[in-house]
Amino acid sequence: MGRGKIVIRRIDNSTSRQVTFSKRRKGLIKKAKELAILCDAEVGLVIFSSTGKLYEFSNTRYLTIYSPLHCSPQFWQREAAILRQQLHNLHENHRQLMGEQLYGLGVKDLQKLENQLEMSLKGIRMKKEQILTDEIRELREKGALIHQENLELYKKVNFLWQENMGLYKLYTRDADAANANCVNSHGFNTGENSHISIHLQLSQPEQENHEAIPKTSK
Amino acid sequence: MGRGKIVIRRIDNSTSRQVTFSKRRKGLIKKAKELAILCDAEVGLVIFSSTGKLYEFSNTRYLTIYSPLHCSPQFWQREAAILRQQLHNLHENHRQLMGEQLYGLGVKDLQKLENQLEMSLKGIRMKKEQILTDEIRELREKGALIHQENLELYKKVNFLWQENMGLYKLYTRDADAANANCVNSHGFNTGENSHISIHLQLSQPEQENHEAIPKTSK
DNA sequence: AACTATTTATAAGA
DNA sequence: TTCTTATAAATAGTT
Repeated sequence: MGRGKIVIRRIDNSTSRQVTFSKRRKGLIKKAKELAILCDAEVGLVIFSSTGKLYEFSNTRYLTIYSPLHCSPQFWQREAAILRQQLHNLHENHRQLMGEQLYGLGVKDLQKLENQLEMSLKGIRMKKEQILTDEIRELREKGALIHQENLELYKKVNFLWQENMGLYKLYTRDADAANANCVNSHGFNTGENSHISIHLQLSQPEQENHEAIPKTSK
Repeated sequence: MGRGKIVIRRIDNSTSRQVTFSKRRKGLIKKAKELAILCDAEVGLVIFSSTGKLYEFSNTRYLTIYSPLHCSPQFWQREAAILRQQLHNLHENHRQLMGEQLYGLGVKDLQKLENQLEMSLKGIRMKKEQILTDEIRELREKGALIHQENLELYKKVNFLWQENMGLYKLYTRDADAANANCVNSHGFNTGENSHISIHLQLSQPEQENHEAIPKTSK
């Protein structure tokens, strides 16, 4: 009902928000009164403006007794009012920071806001970078540790392989004459041993020290 | 607002009183909601029908519960405590935005903050730019206006100069014979006329239409 | 519950 | 803030 249609969402412009508040508050209270009279109803209405100011209408005992105005020691009321005010101010400030509510700000103010935000961004980005580099460093260290571990495992594998070779030689020397055709000479390159070597290759991204591993001759 | 005007007094007919109650109650609650949203206000509304049935709307703590407990000093103490807590939280949030107090935030949170700030910056910069371009446009318009004015003044000066030339010619023709050596033939190029022409040149940055000005032969 | 002629509220502008 | 006015919204009386 007005020169143009509006959508019901918070009015950004603080001045027109106040004007609308004043108009609609009046209208609402008027209608509350009318309803109470016309329909013989009990109506209680309490309105706090966004700045914390209180307006009310009531023809029922519940609200007149229990509304903040009528109960409580003055001290706490005032206390709450002050806190509400502070909260409101901080909220406004916050909104401005978030890029809303820029109405009525001059270029200078905007420049100040911009600088402030840029400083913040810098801090946040530094922090983020720090976290990321820390994480990378940690991962590197972990990687190096695992690599070290792998090297040792390779050594062990190599050692065992050598040992097995020795044993195999001894075995073939002793048994050659008796069972020459019963043993596969590739016995150590299939089964468990080759499995381990494949596994180690997978968990070893860098291509050094591979000469320590006995290649599987497939 | 209806087929006919009504006076605000209790509706005698119980049926139409109930119908009106239902209609107007709906309207009142709708308007209460709108006020709360549009104007960022806290609104509490309680309606008892004449039969004792309760209807309410509230986006504020005050009305939803109304027991004697809430009128005690304890209520207000708690109220203040809640507000203080909210204030504290907002403060924290604000600090984070300002790039302080980034402890314990993960990369994801930081990214979010960064995005938020970047959006804000964008809004603020747009606003700033808009103000500046508006100002420039205004200045341009003003400049054009002044330029126009100057052109008209030039025309006037030219006209007067022409006229003076004519008068001078008439004068010299009549007086030549009598006082041939008493008049300086450069009389129109010193004094007031030349002063005006210099002044106009200074306030005329663009170099067009200058041929309309009689050049001072210094 | 719909409809709709009117009244009322109010958005925008001064 | 208050006034004005064009227009949107609410609603009184009716179906």
